Amino acid sequence: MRLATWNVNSVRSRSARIVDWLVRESVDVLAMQEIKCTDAQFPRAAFEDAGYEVVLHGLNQWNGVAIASRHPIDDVEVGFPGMPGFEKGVEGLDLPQEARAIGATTGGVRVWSLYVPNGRSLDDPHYAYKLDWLAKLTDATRAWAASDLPFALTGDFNIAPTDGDVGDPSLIPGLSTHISPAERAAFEALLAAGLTDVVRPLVPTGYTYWDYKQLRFPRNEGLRIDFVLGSPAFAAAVTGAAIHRDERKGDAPSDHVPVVVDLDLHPEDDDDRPMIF
DNA sequence: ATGCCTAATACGATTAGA
Repeated sequence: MRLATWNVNSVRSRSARIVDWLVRESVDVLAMQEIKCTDAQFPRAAFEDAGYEVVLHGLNQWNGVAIASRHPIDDVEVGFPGMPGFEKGVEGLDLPQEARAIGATTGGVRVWSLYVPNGRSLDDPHYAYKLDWLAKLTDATRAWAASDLPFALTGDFNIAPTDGDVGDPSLIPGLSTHISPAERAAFEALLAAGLTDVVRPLVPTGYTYWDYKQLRFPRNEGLRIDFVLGSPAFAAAVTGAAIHRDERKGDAPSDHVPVVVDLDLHPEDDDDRPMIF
């Protein structure tokens, strides 16, 4: 089973590129972020014609998350319990939730497609929202950890957890989001809820995002901010991982590239195969 | 070329991105 996450930065502007990649790479399950469209606007036919079922949550031109799968999709959940909302210029509780989280069960795993708030700047209300969103996600993850079904939080976490994940010189320590101690602590707290980054051990270096501006990709000045965080059962099934850097090349790429994980969810079946000598 | 930013919307200037 091959699972991937990809911030596609508008599914409508590059649906052909996404579906071509899915088919070429034999991806079973793709979690997408920043689809930037509503359900009615989603290019469903392009995915279905290639054999993928799609579930999504998109409210408007901002954010939006989806899961496409070659396997049946069940138990779809929009938003996680306790997920905070946000409205620019408005403070208080019970603000409208944004389209940043969708969970589903497919292909033998429980997968979440997450688009963590950007934060904008350290003194912006969006930054406090980001930290609160991550804290509530951590609370929800602790509750999910009791489940036997392998599960993974995948997506654009908008945090570069280590200095080695930062190649973009425009990010200044002490002044920039994505690298602040509070964001990194929030990411570590999420892992401490019972998850591990299943890609990093197999792909120790490399970025998943390069800004469109200022030749960031040709200069390889990127960020590693897209992750697959797996439960113990999920992590135990991982047999391979890759960051598809080449998807940043060519015509009209997303500014993020896919992060891919290969899983063997039923290793005991291997013992049942006829032995041929 | 991996090349100096891109996408959606109120179709032009604004908002957002990280």
